[in-house]
Amino acid sequence: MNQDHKPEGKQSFIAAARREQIIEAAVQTLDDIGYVNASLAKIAKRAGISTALISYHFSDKNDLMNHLLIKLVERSTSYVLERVNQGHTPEEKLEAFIAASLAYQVTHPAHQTALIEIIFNARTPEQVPYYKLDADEDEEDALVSTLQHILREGQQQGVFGNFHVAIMSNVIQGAIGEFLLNPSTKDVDLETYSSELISIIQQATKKL
Amino acid sequence: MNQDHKPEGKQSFIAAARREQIIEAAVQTLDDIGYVNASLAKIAKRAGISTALISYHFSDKNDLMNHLLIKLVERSTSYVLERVNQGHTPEEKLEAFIAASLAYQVTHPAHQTALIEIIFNARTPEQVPYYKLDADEDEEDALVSTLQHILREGQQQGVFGNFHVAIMSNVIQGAIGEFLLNPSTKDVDLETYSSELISIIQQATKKL
DNA sequence: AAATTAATTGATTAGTTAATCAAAATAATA
DNA sequence: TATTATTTTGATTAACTAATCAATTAATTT
Repeated sequence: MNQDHKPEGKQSFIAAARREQIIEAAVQTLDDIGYVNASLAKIAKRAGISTALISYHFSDKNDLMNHLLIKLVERSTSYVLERVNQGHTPEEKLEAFIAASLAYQVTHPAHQTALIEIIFNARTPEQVPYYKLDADEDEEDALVSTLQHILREGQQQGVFGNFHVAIMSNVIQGAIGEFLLNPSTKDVDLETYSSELISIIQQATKKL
Repeated sequence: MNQDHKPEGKQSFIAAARREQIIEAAVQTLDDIGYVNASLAKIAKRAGISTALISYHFSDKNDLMNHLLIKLVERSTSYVLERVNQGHTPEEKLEAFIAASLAYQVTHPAHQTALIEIIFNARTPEQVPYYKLDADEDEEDALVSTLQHILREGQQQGVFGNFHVAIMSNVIQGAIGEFLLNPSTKDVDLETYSSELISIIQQATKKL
């Protein structure tokens, strides 16, 4: 899996900046024309550099997309976790999780689109699409495990009911993900969606 | 939008069969290697015909994908609606909707994968991705409107609470969609997921 | 059976793709 | 400054891409 032939540890300042620039251009290109049309030539043109320079800094297109994916996941994860950590009770944390996840989507639409484009298009060398990929044991999704931890904590403290944690987690994540995807809520603004979704989840998680 | 240069009304038996065969080969190809790699040549090879024959029966690749998409949506829709219509009360219909939607995914994984591949890859001539596309007023999603109708009916009969219908609909659809996508529930079997999700949604929709 | 229409193919086209490489430019180091 | 290492480019390559078209085969109609 991790066979980068460009060691990142001791990369020069200029190389780091260039890589950053290429990644940023790739994000914009993905948001603009989608993964299918996002060729190295298009990305290079947007960055104002030659295509060969991308090949110099990234081993191949997949390598570029992987770095891009990691960066985007890191950003949204830290955004959400920062806000979750402000809460003290499971209820507060759960509310913060939902509100922050939705807010990030609205404030960073290009990132979110680029993320979707990669997840639903990129494939491993063995042709397994990313969206079918299990999170590896070691590098599992921080957001998922955080959410599940909140839910379990609430159950142990007796404030949440006796639901199936992984499935409740899916319900919450699904509802968050559907916000920008499902057109049936495209005329519902963020504040309404956020507060109504929180109400629904509060009732669903409540101990009877 | 609807400018097919191959009128479907009076197509011969042989043409209909060939089109059907091409669509089926396309479904398998999408499931197998994904939209990005699913060239006309690959689809033709799987069908055992020449690429030119695809062009003869479909105006272009997009036309093929659109027919494919329509067929897949029709199948899953009729599968779910048949089972929903067995129910008499809003509670029964809602339960049937969830159970049938999940069951279809499990019994028709290749169709579901092909559907995902198209929705997240195909684009209109104006480069708008399908997943960002609003359902047209006339041809809106039958499943979405059915689900919302069930929810509204339950509210009017006083068996459901006072939630936001469009958002509750999103919650339900999101949880259904996450089932095959989210790896955190990959070791939860259909029966468990189905019954647990139904429990969660029953509590969420319940009138307090 | 002859004539006409429909279906199918193989070859070809013009365009794009990711990736490579020698050469040139720039920066860092001695 | 001279030398060496890094960064960047332009040109090139071989593999694919969707789509077209004249020629061929198969089916249908007269």
